[in-house]
Amino acid sequence: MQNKSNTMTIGGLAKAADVHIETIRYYQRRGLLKEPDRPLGGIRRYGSTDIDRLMFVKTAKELGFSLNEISDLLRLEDGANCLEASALAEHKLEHVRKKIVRLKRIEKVLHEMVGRCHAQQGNVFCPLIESLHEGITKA
Amino acid sequence: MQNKSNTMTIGGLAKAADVHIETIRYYQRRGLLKEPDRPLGGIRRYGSTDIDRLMFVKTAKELGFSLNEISDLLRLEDGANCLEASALAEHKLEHVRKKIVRLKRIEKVLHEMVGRCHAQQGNVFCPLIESLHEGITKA
DNA sequence: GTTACATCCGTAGCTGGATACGGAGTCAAT
DNA sequence: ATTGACTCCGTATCCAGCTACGGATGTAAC
Repeated sequence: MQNKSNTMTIGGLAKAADVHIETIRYYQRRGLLKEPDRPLGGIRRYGSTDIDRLMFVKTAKELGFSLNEISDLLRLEDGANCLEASALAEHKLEHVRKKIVRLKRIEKVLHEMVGRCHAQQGNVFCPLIESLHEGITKA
Repeated sequence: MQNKSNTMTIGGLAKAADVHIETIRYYQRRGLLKEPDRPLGGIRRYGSTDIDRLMFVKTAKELGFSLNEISDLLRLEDGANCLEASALAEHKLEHVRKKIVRLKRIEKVLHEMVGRCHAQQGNVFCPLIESLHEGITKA
């Protein structure tokens, strides 16, 4: 069931993904990462798929997903029921698209700000908030 | 200095932006929102620019920015020094662009998942994690 | 001018997410 | 077979970001 090249210990995994060891244990407790069974009271070994999964959690978190939402996303990845997964995926997809739209709006304004500041001196009115506000009311 | 049509009380502002009153007070304490001076020990009034600003905080938070980062963004908006602002804006811009790239990757995979689930029955391998992994290592 | 309700403000408490701690067990190298 | 570094696991603590509480004050309606 598992890649035979599970060679790392938890410390190596932590280093590979650049997270704290205790964070890995915490994610395991939350069910975000599954802990490989340990050979006769021995020490657990991890492989590259574990790095991927861990990195995914890390990244998604930075994108503003809660651990519960990430858990949802991971359940999709894990197969589960295809119909259920599809519904969930559509829901998350919408969620993600909204985020992209709003980020793009911020991007645009930041870009303009940089441009204007480079172009001229003195204080310029930088409508960061208004721009986002449009986004909110229209979306 | 302020729009004369500051007509709302804090409760109205809270309702308008759909946040908890205490959250507004908290943001004021953190310096994210400025509290209008209150007329001779009276009650503060808020206007539409306050709603905008508050909505901005709310939205940015959902996009994964910390309150400190949001504070940075708001200082940009507030004018400050143009050169300093420009540097900060460029930095944030890069940050935002990375987020967009990663979200788009998630979007793509979710989209594919939905499509595949609609197209066929049974469990399909849905490479959500791998796709994001590429993104991380290449970005 | 009293009732009903909101604001104000300081402080305490809560939740999610992560870290720290410490004693017992494991393992590899010498 | 002992040392040194690491793992395991349960529990405790920490931090950000709120949310609740409560008593004093303000205010609009009757």
